[in-house]
Amino acid sequence: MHTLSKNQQIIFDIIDKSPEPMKAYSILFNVQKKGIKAPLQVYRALDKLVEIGKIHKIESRNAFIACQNSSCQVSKATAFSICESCEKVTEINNSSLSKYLSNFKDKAGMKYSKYNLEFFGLCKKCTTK
Amino acid sequence: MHTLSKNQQIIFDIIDKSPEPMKAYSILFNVQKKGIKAPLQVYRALDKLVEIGKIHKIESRNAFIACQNSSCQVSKATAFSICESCEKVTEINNSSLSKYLSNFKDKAGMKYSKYNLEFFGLCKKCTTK
DNA sequence: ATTTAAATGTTATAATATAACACTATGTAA
DNA sequence: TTACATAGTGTTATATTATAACATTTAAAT
Repeated sequence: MHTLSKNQQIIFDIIDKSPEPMKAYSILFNVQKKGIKAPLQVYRALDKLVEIGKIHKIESRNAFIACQNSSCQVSKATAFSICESCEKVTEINNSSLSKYLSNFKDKAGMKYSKYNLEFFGLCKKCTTK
Repeated sequence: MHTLSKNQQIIFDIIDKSPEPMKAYSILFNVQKKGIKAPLQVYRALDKLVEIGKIHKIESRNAFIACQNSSCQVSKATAFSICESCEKVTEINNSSLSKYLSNFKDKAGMKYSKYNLEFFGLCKKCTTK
């Protein structure tokens, strides 16, 4: 198991507490009182946290959320649902989906070591509005 | 069917001819001799081309490729394979995959109108190196 | 012909991300 | 416990990606 460094812990905590994905400069703004002053300090921690699977990047939003899947040590198979109205993002944890995708082979026989899937739609709340 | 405007056509052509995904500022550099001078002119064309499905954005790379699926008018179900060594990107056109994903419902019953999937691995060439 | 929507041109600026370099802390193995 | 390697930090500067705002032009649809 990984012990987080000081900056990594600070930045993980703020992402973990956030109800929505956080952007790098919003994180920066929020941790300046803790002595983290420069973008690079944030990006370095983000890179590491992504690498070890504690957080994931929502690519379509350039934003980061804490991993919701406690058993997920390394980030190599991720799926998210994104509401295009309220921007709520949820990590999808569905074994049928992950099995299907992990075993997927394309026609060229290429086997994949990693994937990221982002679904878009309207969440329940936004559908009934 | 859509008729592309002058800028849209110029920018689509250069992406379509490219063997690899193109980044916005690389596109800009390449079309400056055609009179397109500003980033915004490029981004506006890109937005429209994505909207009508002529090109797709590779989110993890901030780059754009022409749609390889001639029947695809609107961009709402996309899947790509990305080689992490040579950065070759291929659009995946697999009806089993697209059926599976188009019908996927999460536990909350949310039905999705759109998805984007990016697989990462090593292409055949890079595997044998 | 007139109106409306879409596209263009332009300047400025916002937002996202990395390069380079000097230094510090931590873990590991002799 | 010292030395060595690896990972993390701090800092300044800069690169890359993307949008705001506004004036004008073109195309399409009555």
